[in-house]
Amino acid sequence: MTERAETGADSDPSLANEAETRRSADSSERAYNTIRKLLVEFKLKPGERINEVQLSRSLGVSRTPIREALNRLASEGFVSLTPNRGFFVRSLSTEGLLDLYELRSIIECAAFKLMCERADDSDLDRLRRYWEAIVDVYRDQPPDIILAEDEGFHLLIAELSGNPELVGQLSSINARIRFIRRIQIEHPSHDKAQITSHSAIVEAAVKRDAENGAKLLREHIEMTVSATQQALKDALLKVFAPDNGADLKRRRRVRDL
Amino acid sequence: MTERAETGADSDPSLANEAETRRSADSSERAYNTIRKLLVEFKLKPGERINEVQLSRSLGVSRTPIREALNRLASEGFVSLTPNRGFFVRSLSTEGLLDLYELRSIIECAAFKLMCERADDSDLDRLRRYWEAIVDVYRDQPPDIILAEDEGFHLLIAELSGNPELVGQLSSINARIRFIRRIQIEHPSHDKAQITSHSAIVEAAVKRDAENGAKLLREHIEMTVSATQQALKDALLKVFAPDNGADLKRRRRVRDL
DNA sequence: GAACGCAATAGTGTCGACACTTTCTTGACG
DNA sequence: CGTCAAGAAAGTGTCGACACTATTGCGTTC
Repeated sequence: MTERAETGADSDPSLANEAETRRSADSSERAYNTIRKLLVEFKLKPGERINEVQLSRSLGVSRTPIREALNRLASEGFVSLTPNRGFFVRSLSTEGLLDLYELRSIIECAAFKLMCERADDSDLDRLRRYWEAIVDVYRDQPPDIILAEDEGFHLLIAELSGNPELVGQLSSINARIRFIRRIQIEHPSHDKAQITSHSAIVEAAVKRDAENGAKLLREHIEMTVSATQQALKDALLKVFAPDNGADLKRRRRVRDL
Repeated sequence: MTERAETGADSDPSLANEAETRRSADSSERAYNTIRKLLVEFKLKPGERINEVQLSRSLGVSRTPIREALNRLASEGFVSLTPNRGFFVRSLSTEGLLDLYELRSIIECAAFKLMCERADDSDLDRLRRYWEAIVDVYRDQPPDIILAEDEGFHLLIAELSGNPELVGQLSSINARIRFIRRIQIEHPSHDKAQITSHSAIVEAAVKRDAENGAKLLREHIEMTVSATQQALKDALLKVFAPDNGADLKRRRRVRDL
């Protein structure tokens, strides 16, 4: 979990994270970003074993920063580590996905309620303005932008809860489901329901209607889950299809997704 | 976040964590446990800069496993990393403590509700039996045992929610506030209110009274916060007292706690 | 032809070394 | 007497190498 001193080069939507910790754009940090990108974009496939030497070669750095990055990613749940066998891309099962979304729902609803209690009017107005500033062009943006703006909206609610731990948790969750959300946004099933949801949530916020707002949020999140599940299936098919009948090992990996 | 292949040697209460990831008792893992222990026991003082070379010497390993451990601890919020300056013990302010307890309350209440919905009767009975098995001797145990049993109780609720993410989150939170809780347990203000709380929570659980149980939990957690704050102040005083007037640097550190 | 074991290979875990950055010390200067 | 600067010391970030473990491939035996 790290705030990035943006390099400008790789432009996936940044996320404000775990306050005090800062890193510069050194090898370790670059490795972290690059590997996470590979994971998010399915370049490293779920269940796959990660070869440190290979990675270090392709990134042009030694194994040390690679391992540091992988350790961080392990702490954040992207990969898992088996002693003497190495790091593996963690396969996010449909079940695991539901668990993550459930957690997200819990955090966000709580954040919303706290925001209603604690935020002053100018804060709530900030939320309203944030949304109004992007709502008009929201649908026409490229996926990455939509995603960043959507995450920004939800993160702002977390910030206005006044509890930085909630922001950190939500950031971490966002990072882990980002690749799924990205897929979902590009999927035909993605429609503008999200937009009306957000508008309703903002409305509840300015009225400080905690209960209703939390309910809307919960529904908003639950709504995306089923759509996302379908999108996920399609995406996995797409990822594993090209070299499908090739070997049995790969087949086996598909199964445990 | 890691499940430990218990070495038996250092016996602080283990915590079941982030499922898939496993580590053996290699240097890196030992370093992680040892350093976390140092942090938890205030041997490494808040705000202090961590000297990797010194640590590596005292643990008898090279800096590599030390750095891996510190990176993990950074992801978990124990320490922070400033580029080219190193790792620092993260100072847990009173405010930060409240935030963490608030998060814990959110997670636990949600877990309780989910447990009421999803757990079958034998699960709930397991919770009841867990508590009944320890309630009689609860108060007479040494602090570490009390702490472990208490964490176990709350973790079991999280497990019975059926969402492993909640277990992971709670484990992580527990780890971060453990040293505080330990202090609180040893503090004179610690009384048996906890025991009656737990009993009432179990009662609500077997009745599947989600609302009431969540309320009890919330109160249970809030109750400990104020007591803990006092205990924290005393502890910090104790920690920084010995070499208090020594230099100004250290004084400055006390201030930002 | 299949199962087993052994050798060869690939890969992780840890180490010591070195380059570069930050911090401390010392001494000159105003 | 305090301020600043240059050099020395300490410390981090990264590297390549090596030891040890897991995996793969091959040959042997039944």
